[in-house]
Amino acid sequence: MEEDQLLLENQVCFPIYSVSRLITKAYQPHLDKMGITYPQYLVLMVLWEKDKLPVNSISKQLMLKTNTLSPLLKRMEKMELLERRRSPQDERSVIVELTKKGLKLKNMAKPIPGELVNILLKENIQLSEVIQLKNILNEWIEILSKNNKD
Amino acid sequence: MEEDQLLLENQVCFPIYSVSRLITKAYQPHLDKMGITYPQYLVLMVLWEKDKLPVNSISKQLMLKTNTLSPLLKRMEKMELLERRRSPQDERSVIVELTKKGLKLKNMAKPIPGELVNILLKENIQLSEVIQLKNILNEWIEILSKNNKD
DNA sequence: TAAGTTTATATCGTGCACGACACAAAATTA
DNA sequence: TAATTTTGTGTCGTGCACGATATAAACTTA
Repeated sequence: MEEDQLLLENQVCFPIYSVSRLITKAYQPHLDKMGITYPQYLVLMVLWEKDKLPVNSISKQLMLKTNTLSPLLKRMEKMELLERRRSPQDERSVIVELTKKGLKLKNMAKPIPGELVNILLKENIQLSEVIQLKNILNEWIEILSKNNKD
Repeated sequence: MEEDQLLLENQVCFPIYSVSRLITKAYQPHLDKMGITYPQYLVLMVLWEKDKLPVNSISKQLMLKTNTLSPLLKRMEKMELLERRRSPQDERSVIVELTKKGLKLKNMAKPIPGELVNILLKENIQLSEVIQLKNILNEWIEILSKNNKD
C-alpha cells in the first residue's frame, strides 16, 4: 500500500511537474517570436497590469525570491525591455519600469493565451475543466504556501 | 476580453508553474534527509520499480531528454546511488543499475508520498480531488505531448 | 544619538532543463 | 560490402530556481 505510492504512475506531483514543462514548451514558439523566455513573459504580464513596481512586489506576485529575479531583471534590462532605478523615497528599493519596447510586446502577446486554450478545446477539453483545474491549483497554492512561510 | 487573458490571475499556466515549485519545496526536507534532489528522486522511483534500464527508457518515462539526464545520472553515480555501464548487446546503449545504497533509500522514501497527502487532507482537501487533479493532468500530458512530437 | 534589528536587493555556487550540435555504433539501403 | 541514415548518448552554452550569504539603507530601541 505504501509501496504503491512510490510508483511514478500513482503520484500527483510528477504530472504537475511534467505539465508545467510541457506548457512552457507549448508557449515557446510564440515567445521565441518576441525573443523572451517564459519567466520573462511572467514578469512582463505583471508589469503590463501595473507598471513601475519595486522588485519586492514582482517577487511576491510571481512567488520568486530576489536572488532569482535580480539576474532575470538584469537580463531584461540588457534587452531593453525595462529599466531599473533606485527609489528616491527608499534607497533600498529598486523600481522596475517598462520601456517602450517592453510595452509594445503586449500587443504581440495578446493572442497567446487564447492559442493555448485552443489546443485544449480542439481535443475536446471543456472550458469548465480548465476553470476547475485553476480553482484546485489556487487552493493548493494557498495551502502549500502556508506550509512554507517566507 | 483578450486583454483579460493577459492578467496573471486569469491564467492556468501560472498556477501550474507555481504549484510545481511549491511541491518540490514541500518534498525538500524529506529529500534533504536522503541527500538527493527532486529530479534525482524521480530517477530513483523509476529504477525502484524496474532496475537495469537504459538511459533511453528513463528518458521516456520522465519525459526528460538525455542532455538533461546524462549529467544528472553522472552526479548520481558519483554519489554512489547507481552505476552506468555500456550494454554488451548494443554498445550505444548505457544501462543504469542501482547500487545497494540506491536500493536502500527506497525504505527511507516510503513515507514521503503519504506525508504530502497528509498536508492536503489536514486542510480538508478531499482525496477525490487529488485523484481528479491527477486525471485532468494526465489528460493534458497526452494532448500536450502529441502537440510536441519528439 | 548610538547600537541593534529589520528590510530590500544582490552575489555566489549548485543543479536542473533544454536547444544546438557532436559522435560512434547499429541498422538500412544501394 | 560500401555508403547512408538512424539511434543512443553525450558535451556545451544559456537561463532559470534556490539556499547561503553579503551589504547598505531604514527603522527600532535603549
